[in-house]
Amino acid sequence: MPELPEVETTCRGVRPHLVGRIVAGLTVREARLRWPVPAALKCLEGHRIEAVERRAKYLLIRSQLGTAIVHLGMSGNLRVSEPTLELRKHDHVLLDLDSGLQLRYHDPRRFGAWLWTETDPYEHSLLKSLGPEPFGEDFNVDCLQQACKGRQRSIKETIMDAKVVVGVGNIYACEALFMAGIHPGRAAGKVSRPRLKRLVDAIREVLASSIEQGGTTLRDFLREDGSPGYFRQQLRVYGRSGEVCRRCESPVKQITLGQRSTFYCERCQR
DNA sequence: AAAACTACCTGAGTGC
DNA sequence: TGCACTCAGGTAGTTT
Repeated sequence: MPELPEVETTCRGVRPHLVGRIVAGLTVREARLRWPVPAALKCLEGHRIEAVERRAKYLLIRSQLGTAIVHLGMSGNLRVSEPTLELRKHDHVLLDLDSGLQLRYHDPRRFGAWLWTETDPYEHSLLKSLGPEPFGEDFNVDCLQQACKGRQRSIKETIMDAKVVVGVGNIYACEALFMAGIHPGRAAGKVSRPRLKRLVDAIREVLASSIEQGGTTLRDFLREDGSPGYFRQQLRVYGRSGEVCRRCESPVKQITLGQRSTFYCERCQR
């Protein structure tokens, strides 16, 4: 489910409920996530949440003692609810806040993660070798060209590589390549610099406008209050194989790249 | 070094 | 209705 816009939407949604609050209780109902949820996560209990931030698709819930590192995997979401509301089957982690509200982590496929660190989370092995944020100055045509230079692998797989740029998953990779007019299967090393520049701009534009719409809800993703994201109706190619391209009216094609479904317009994208 | 592939897991949808 | 099957938004880790 969640690519960067969904994680950012979640981050902005839960932050006002969390920052300044004391964690009154922490319950792990199912510890078998991508990695076993560490018992030390309990250390968050009794501490005040000082900040909630996003790095790549990770959420960082910071306290003075340490930081919970949260990943939503493929099917995870965070909701803020009244604790009296009935728990659902896949509500795996619960955070009781001194406001009386409860943060619930729901993740049917359990590809997500809850980890704990008492040192700088940016130095954690999962975070420290990540590439630049798409909205940061250090993601630009120079670094993208460097990552593409001499590479045979497709441009789509390249922009989905978190060492190149973080946060671009399958949906937005397809969308950004359509906006930039680049065929997803083209070898990264064979995309000209001006077109890479267009791609940098397209990645920023598609992510930003999805964040404005509250992300894309395909099946699982819901915001912290349970409402869906509305970007789905603006998808240009993703999930539209057989339907007509909104720009040129030729049919949208579907292929497989790196074992992922890939959608594109063969007329608009070269 | 880079590319290709595997593994983790549940649920929705499809075809018979 | 039920069964077997395919597919799904991520990504660390292993193999080629």
